[in-house]
Amino acid sequence: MPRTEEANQRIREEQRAKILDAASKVFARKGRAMTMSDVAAEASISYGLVYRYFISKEAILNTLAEESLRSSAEGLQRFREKSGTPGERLDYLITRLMENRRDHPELSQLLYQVLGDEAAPQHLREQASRFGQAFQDLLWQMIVEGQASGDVQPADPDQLVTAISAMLDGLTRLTVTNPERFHRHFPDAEIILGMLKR
Amino acid sequence: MPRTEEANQRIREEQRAKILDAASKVFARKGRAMTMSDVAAEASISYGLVYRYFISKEAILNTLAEESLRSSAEGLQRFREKSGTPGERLDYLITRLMENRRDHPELSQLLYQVLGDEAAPQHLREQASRFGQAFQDLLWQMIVEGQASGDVQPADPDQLVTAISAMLDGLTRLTVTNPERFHRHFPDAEIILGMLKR
Amino acid sequence: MPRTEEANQRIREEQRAKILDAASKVFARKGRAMTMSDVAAEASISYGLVYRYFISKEAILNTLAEESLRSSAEGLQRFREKSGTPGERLDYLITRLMENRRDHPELSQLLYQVLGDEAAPQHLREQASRFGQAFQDLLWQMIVEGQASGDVQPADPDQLVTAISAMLDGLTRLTVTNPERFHRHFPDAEIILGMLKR
Amino acid sequence: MPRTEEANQRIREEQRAKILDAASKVFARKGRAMTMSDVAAEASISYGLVYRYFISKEAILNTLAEESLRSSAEGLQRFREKSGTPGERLDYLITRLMENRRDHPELSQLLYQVLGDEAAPQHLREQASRFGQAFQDLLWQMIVEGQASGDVQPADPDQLVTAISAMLDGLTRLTVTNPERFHRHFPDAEIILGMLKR
DNA sequence: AATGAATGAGTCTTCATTCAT
DNA sequence: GATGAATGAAGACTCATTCAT
Repeated sequence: MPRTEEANQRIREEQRAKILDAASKVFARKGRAMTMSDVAAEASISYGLVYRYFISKEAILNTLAEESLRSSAEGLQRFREKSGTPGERLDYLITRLMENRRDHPELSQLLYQVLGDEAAPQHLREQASRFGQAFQDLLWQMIVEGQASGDVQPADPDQLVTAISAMLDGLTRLTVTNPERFHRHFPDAEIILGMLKR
Repeated sequence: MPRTEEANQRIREEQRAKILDAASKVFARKGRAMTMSDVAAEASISYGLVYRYFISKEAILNTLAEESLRSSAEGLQRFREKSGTPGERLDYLITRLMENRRDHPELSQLLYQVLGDEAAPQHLREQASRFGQAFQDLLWQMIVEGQASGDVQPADPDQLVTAISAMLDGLTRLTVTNPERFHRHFPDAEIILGMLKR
Repeated sequence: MPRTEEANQRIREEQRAKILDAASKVFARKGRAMTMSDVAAEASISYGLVYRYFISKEAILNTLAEESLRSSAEGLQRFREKSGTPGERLDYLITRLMENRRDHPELSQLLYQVLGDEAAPQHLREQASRFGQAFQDLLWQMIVEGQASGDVQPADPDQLVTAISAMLDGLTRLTVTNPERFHRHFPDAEIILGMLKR
Repeated sequence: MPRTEEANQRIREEQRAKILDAASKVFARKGRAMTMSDVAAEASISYGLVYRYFISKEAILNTLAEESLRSSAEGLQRFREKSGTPGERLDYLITRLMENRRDHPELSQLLYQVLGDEAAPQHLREQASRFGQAFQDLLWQMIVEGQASGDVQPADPDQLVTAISAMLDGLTRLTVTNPERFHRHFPDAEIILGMLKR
């Protein structure tokens, strides 16, 4: 007797998730040197099966990157809906981002890698570029408002944006480079905010 | 009639430098996906010639990484010999590092990549790890001294070290990810120092 | 539905054997100039598949050499267990060796080639050297005993050993050089024995 | 002032001989794995100079093979002119060949290698084949005459020819495989003749 | 849906050969 | 005549992808 349609459906979803999960782990470890064998082994499924769920290696990485982008974009959206003084809102933004980095470093990492790769698909690069721009615009706006209200020190807002973006990026990479330090001495949001506040 | 020995010597040095230069450019662009063809093309020489100067692709990357490490270690050494108050010395250290990152981003980048790669040669990873430790120890010491003298805010020194290291790393990556922003809005040392100072 | 485990097992064994067989044929023809393409073509399989069964070209040659060595060593062992007068035992030894050379010339040939190669793996060279020594020791002992019993002519036993070893080697090479003569005029054991007997 | 014509001529001849000598040595050591660098280094001349004297690597090997063939053919010719009983002439032939093998093993070796190589130039293979045939014909004739006169044992002459040819070949290979034994226990012509005589 | 054997294009590396000096 | 830098074709090996079962 064949499986019911729903059972099949459920299996498909579980397998798909398992593959994505495995891929993000392997990728965090090996970067672009990740092979499809690695993924299959990590997901404890057969070699060829991966191709029933994803058309190519690129497709897996793209899916992960998209997921990362989507969740980041959602975060940004949620933030836009938040209210408060510039100082409070910056607090909230930085805190959330730091948490995010701490809890899902692979996805952020993957995003950086895919984008740092000339061969990444155009639509991803554009999407990421748009998201990065949106994030930096928002941050910029917060900072300018904060400077107006006196919450933020009067330095060049563009440079402040660069510095904070760079730090977030750098913290992500620490996962791979030095997980020990990453976990034991992860900086409080207060410290990043110290750069902004007067 | 054969070339003079000096002529050959000069050619060899020029070509070697040309290859290293080409490799660091390509590597910054493509990371581990760099091929020997890429290098040869970038250096405008033939495929096989690269192998008269470097025994393997690994050898090129190692040479670049070693160069980067050596110059960083020298910088650290020069710094140790500087005198001044903790605040002045931190100023100097951060300023130098920022300049370094701005002027030779590929080398720093390469170093990060090589180290993020499980397959990198052991001696390099160890050397780099030692250097990273030395840098962080030095920074930590500066911060603690600065806190004693009141120049630095009284946050957890380890976290401050993490934050600053991460930012330097992040700024390096910006070269590749977003050279536009990197050059137009590179943060003044003042901004990074804002995170430390009270 | 996947193949059964046994089916896979069988396929793997057959393919492996097919590759070894192909390799020994190609090697006999081309020596070290054998390419992996040659092997794949001779085995009627794709280029890459060879590497699912053997890690490298060296691995194939080593496997063949080991096989050859093992079967030779077994032959020697079987001989040791034989009884009879020195004359009878020499008869048996030479006859067996000649048959062996006639029936599996590629393997013997391969062994000689691998050993004549400076780059052959150490363990093989040692094993082969040990085997060669064992064979020559045995032959030497037979000859000395035969001389004592009057079955063998009273020449220098070491030289007799050299002569017989050389002839066996030479007959092996004839397979390649001149298979026609090899098959039509292969010498009876009597003829080799004529060199020993008085 | 330019060199005289004769001086140039002499230099050319010396260099050419030096290269051939070097090549035969390297080839004996490395077989087909011999590189042009090896040859140049062994001859203590520059890399490119080899090509002023020989158009290609093949050309060097062919020259050596031809030389070997020519000197062997000459030996055969000298032998044809010798007179004596069948037994005496066989004695002479075998003795000469053994001496030849002992004194110039590289050339014989090279010949075997070149011929055992499918890719060897046609004219060489034919020439060698013709020479081999001539040698075997001569040997065959000696043996048949010797059998008529009672000097040689009444075995199949073709098989006797095979056995003797194989041994000469095998002795040549011993140079490479086991030079120690080759020099210490090289068989006297008497021993080979023992195979023929009754 | 699942398995793993099979394929072949792409990359590193070597080396015979050419060429500028 | 001599040198060694430069070229590129050929071969080993890897791995994404396909396919028979």
